[in-house]
Amino acid sequence: MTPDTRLADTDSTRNEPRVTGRCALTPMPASRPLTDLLRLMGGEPDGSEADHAFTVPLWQVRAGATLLLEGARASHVYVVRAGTFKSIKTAEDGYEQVLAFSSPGDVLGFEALCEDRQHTGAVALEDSIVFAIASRDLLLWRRQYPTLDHALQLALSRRLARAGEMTELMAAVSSEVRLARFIMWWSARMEALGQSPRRLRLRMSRRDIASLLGVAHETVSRSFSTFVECGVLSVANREVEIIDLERLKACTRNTRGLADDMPYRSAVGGRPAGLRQRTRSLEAASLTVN
Amino acid sequence: MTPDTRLADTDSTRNEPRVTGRCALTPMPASRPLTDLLRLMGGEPDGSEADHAFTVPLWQVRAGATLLLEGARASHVYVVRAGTFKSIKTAEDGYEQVLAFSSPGDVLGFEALCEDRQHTGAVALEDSIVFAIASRDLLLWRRQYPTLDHALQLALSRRLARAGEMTELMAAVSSEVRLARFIMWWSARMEALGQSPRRLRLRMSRRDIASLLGVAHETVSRSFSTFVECGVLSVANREVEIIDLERLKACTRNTRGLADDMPYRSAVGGRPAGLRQRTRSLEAASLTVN
DNA sequence: CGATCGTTTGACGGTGCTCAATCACCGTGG
DNA sequence: CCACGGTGATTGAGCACCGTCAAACGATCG
Repeated sequence: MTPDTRLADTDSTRNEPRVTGRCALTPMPASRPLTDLLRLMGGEPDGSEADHAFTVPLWQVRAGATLLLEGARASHVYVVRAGTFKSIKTAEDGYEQVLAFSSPGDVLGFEALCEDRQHTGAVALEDSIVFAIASRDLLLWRRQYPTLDHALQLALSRRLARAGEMTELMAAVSSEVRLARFIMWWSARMEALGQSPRRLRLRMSRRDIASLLGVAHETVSRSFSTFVECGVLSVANREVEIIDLERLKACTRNTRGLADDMPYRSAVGGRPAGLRQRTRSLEAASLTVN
Repeated sequence: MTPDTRLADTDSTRNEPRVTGRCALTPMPASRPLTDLLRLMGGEPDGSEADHAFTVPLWQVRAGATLLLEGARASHVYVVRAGTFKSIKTAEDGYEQVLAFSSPGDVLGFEALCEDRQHTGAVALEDSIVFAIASRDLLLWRRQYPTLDHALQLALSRRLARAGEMTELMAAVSSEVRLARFIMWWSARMEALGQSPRRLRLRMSRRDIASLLGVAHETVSRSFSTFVECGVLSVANREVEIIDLERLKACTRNTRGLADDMPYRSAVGGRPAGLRQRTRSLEAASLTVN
């Protein structure tokens, strides 16, 4: 989907829903009180009267639609209310690099403020809903509603922390470790949203995951298979279930392919995470079984 | 310097408990008017009287000293005034993962606000100076000095944009491409600071670069050597000069195996990049020359 | 001047990228 | 209902990039 996302032609579409590429629908069906937005962002309700009276517009974004168009002006800042997005950057040769995935509570479009240009795009991976805040209103609203200001500060802080996590994800050298970290990362995020941390429903394609992790998509597929064979994961298309959390966690820790079996001696903390085995040995085990 | 920051690195050193912040010196010699801070962050001076009267404390951080200690409370938010920092995250096994490098104008410590815990550390790579803003004063100051508020919004927006650039850096599959992108990234940053974009003085070790890029430090060294042999770079320890900017840029574009073309003599203008060629084109070229 | 750390280079083996083929799953239209 | 592309996911084979181990060399500092 959305193989169309081409570089924008500098159009600075106003409030109107922009029709980028295919089915880019971004109408605005309704609004919700500020309180809802605050709760979504993790801010305390505060119960201020104004927060109930003031409403923020909602936009609906269909699966595959472009919320942030690369090259466009920074017209709005969004907060995801429901759904999932991928942030992308399209190279000159058309290659679409995935930079991040966003879930409810995440802020989108804020990085465009500094130069009034969307240097990264955002595409909905499923039907989604976002709060829309016009950039030119942002400073004013923040000043007028301290609760919003505080919530936004928190959200941005979280976003920066997440960026660090992304870097950590990609820093692993072994592709299996990268995937393991990604699964754990997504699991933690789902749990934070009140969903099951063990039964995951991946919203993105293998190719998107591969792009984010900086590996070939075939490798992602192979790594999934390896985890399945080892009894760590159960995978059915985009439905993933974590079977052996400890082993998955252990795999996460390996920074590079190594970090071998160290439990034998001088293990630092207490219990060395059960039967620790190196990434390779996992695969090796499954192979030597025959 | 920085003998304290032990790199577990390749060996599975069952490290000793990290001795973070040994010579962590952070005295506070002086203060500077808010105007200075605003200018540093890219905000417009505005010329407000209050901005001149109000002063922000400065801290000095010696090379190798820890500004942000992992696990500590979020006591302050800092803005780099001079010097360079690396942001790190130490794994349980002691491996020190580099997450980012920071230069003057960058905000440090903001990501700790969301949970009142420094999940990432920061170490000075050279003698540095930072503005220090107590976390508990942040909201108040922002409200009291709108220019600061706006400048901070800009700075955070920039920081998020930079995070995306980091991800882009690491997403390349070829280690040479990663290094090329890193050089270009650092060059752009130096230029933004008013320094030469061609003659670079790297503040960090090969190990730190390798950690950030997710490759072995030997590979970084080898890639540097390759670039030197190809006449793209001139390297003397940590002094790097960009000799052939176009070739370096061309190398930067290669996302993964696909899409690139940089015959070392073919015209270099913005090309439609239709030809595809292997990632190793550069090295291959240099090798087949003989 | 010696110790320590950072950097470089070599050799070797393995992981993962590339190129393909196959299968599963759709929505479409015959 | 089934044939028909189209997309995504999986798996295989081959090879070369790069991680690992090792050993010099160079730089810095006490």
